[in-house]
Amino acid sequence: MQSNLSKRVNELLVLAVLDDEPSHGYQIALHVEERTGGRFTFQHGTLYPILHRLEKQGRVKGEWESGGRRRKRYGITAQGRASLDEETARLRDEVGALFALLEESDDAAA
Amino acid sequence: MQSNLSKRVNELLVLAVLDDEPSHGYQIALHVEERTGGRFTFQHGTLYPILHRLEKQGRVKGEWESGGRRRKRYGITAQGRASLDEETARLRDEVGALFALLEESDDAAA
DNA sequence: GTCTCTATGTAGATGTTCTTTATATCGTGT
DNA sequence: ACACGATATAAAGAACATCTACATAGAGAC
Repeated sequence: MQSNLSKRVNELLVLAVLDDEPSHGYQIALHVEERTGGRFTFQHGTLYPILHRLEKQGRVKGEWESGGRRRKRYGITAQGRASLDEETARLRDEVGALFALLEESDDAAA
Repeated sequence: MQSNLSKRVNELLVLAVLDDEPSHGYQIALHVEERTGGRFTFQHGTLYPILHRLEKQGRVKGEWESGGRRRKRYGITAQGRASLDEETARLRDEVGALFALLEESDDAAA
């Protein structure tokens, strides 16, 4: 396959949560798990590299909070929001094509 | 994320094509590309290892054709068909949860 | 004969995720 | 004061899958 579906989905999950409200990395993982009923989860060793990657690409922006606990609050950028919409539409299109094939002449599926 | 979405999708694509009709590896790649409008493709260096993996798991069965060109015809097994149904249902469930999150308060998407 | 298409297979490079380890703060219980 | 669990981030190493490239070879066209 042309490229990593998992990677794209992971990035979309992060962007979608941040589109709803700015959060810390740790919170993002909790939100994703809660809102998908545990179907999608992030190991912290997976999440932080994704955040760093997205930040390098300008799709999210992180700022260290002053005082207290050492933590970084991430927010989505205009560019990130545009890529979220675009990539969501692209994924919807691909998923449609995928299930069209999977469900072709298929009446036994649950 | 718990596991490799791309891997699961790739396996489902192969199984779905073979569920429709037994085919050679080369044909599988062509079928997937045609039926998904080019949205999903297989490099042959990707496809053959997948077929070998599925065969080792008993989800497909390959047989060398006698005479002429050296090629192997793969067919789906009963076990493969069961896993196709099961995994398709699981994926449908996950995709539903994913888009529920992605489309939450989203009216700008295409 | 040579070229292209069909057809399969393997090895190495690349990239991503997962696991583990390290660091550090905060709140709570004792 | 101290231990402990939850919060919070990060980097290093292992594991795994895909992609690229190489290797091989028959069939049909020219």
